[in-house]
Amino acid sequence: MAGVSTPASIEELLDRMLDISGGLPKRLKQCADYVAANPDRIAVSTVAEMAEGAGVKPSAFMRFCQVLGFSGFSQMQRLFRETYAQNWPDYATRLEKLRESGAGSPSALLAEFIEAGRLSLENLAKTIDPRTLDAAIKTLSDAHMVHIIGLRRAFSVAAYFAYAFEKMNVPTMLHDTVGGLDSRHAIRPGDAVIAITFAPYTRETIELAEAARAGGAEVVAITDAIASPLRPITPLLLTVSEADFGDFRSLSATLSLAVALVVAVGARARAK
Amino acid sequence: MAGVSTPASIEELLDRMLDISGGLPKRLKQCADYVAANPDRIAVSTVAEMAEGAGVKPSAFMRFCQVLGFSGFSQMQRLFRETYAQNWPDYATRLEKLRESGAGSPSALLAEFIEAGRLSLENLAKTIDPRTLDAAIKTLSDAHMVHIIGLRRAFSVAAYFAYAFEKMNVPTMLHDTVGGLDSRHAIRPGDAVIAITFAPYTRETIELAEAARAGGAEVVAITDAIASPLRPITPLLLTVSEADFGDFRSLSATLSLAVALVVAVGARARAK
DNA sequence: GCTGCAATGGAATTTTTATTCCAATTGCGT
DNA sequence: ACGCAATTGGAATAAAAATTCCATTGCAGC
Repeated sequence: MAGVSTPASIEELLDRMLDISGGLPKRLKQCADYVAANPDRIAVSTVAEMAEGAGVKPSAFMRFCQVLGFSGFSQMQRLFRETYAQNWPDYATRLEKLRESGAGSPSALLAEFIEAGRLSLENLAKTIDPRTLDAAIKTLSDAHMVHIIGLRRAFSVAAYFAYAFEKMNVPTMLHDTVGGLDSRHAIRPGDAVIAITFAPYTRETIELAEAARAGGAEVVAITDAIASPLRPITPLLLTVSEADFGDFRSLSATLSLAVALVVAVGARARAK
Repeated sequence: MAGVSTPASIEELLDRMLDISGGLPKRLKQCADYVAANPDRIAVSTVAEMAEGAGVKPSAFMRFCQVLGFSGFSQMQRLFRETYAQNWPDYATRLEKLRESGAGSPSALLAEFIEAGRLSLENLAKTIDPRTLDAAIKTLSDAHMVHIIGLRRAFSVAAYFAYAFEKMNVPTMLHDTVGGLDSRHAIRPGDAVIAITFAPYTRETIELAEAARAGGAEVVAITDAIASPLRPITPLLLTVSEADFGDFRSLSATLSLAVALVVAVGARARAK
């Protein structure tokens, strides 16, 4: 039987489909067309569902998978599921290994962090919701002033926001804890707040966001998990999941999001 | 049993998770955390896989689904399969889609910055000189104290250094210009300075680096061009060229370099 | 119009996966 | 330390899904 090798990637699979789709019997052609049109369904459907979608019987769809070089539907589905699920490497394990091998060379370490950044960026592209992004930008550019709060790890993101907004002439205030001063009363109705925090969430950031909301200001949240404590506070929730490496998290995706926000807001504000 | 209604959307589900996650037994809490961190996996995994990911037995995960208001795992999975069906082509396709959403639209802008970040990371991997990196790490981990100076755009990198070194218990001082105070006399022989600046170079950063060098401290420079004004000051020159989009430059590569430096220095310092 | 071969549909079978149930264990209040 | 209730792990059961097999259908060449 399997004179043909099983495709190792979705691209390979599509190539093979193109190759053979000319000389395919009617039902199998239907399968090919349906798969080509709805590749995203494969990962989450059963053979029965795929077959029905293609207008054929399950056994026909089954044969189609085999013609493609798979042992059956399950094997083909596995390929799609693996591609679909973000495959973060298991960094806990990797870091462990790196430590074992004599702390590893710094270049190897750097390579890992570069990889982590790359994955985070890819993931951002896949998960960002354009509508929320649009809404956040509208809110920020309509605000009289943009307040920024982000502490600890998120402080560097907050600092970048402050720098970049400043450069785009958007009125901005960076909230920090220098001198133990409480600056939350500077937030007024009609203003907007960008609150940035990642697990373990910083209490001060959340409190400031809550206070701002209560005082009639809009809040745009940048956070990591869907279960972030900022979620109850605002619908404008931009989630960025960064690959972390041990205790250290990449900030690549977060900063890319930041700069995109700033430029979009700056452009809109200027147009008015 | 089902005193609670079954969630009709992922938002509803997450709300409920938030509600109850406080008073949840250990294993069910593990499930909640795992689901919150990898919501995308649910659609394409079996209970057994999810349970393993959460570090619990399948029956525990099962109970978790029921606590959430579902009849079982299958019903919960159906919710995720339906809503995630539209998302998720691969990275390249997705990025293309974001770009197509109209030149100047926020999504398109974000796509450009993501791409810029990726290019920067790739470039960093190719151009970094392992020997300079090694030498920089050695210098920093031998220092009594690490001073950090970076202003304007580089300030967010400096802030990140300060945060991360602090977390690794490396004695650190972040130099800023708050209050117009001059803190350069805090730098003593045997200390090291990380100076970060990009074109157009910030005068204060360069002056501080010069002063430090004159006073007998080592300087590690993070900068963008070979012709950087920091070059005459120190041989420990880590150059990072970031891709830019418009006037805005990514910081992805610089931050990846920063975290790699910190972890390597932290590991070495601890080993002593 | 018959023959033989490829294609098809449907039913039977096997495998995988979800779900339930119960016994063992843990942790808590007394 | 004891008993009780809640929690947990594991095995048994039920359900669903994949896969195979075979009888039937359609179709090309003779």
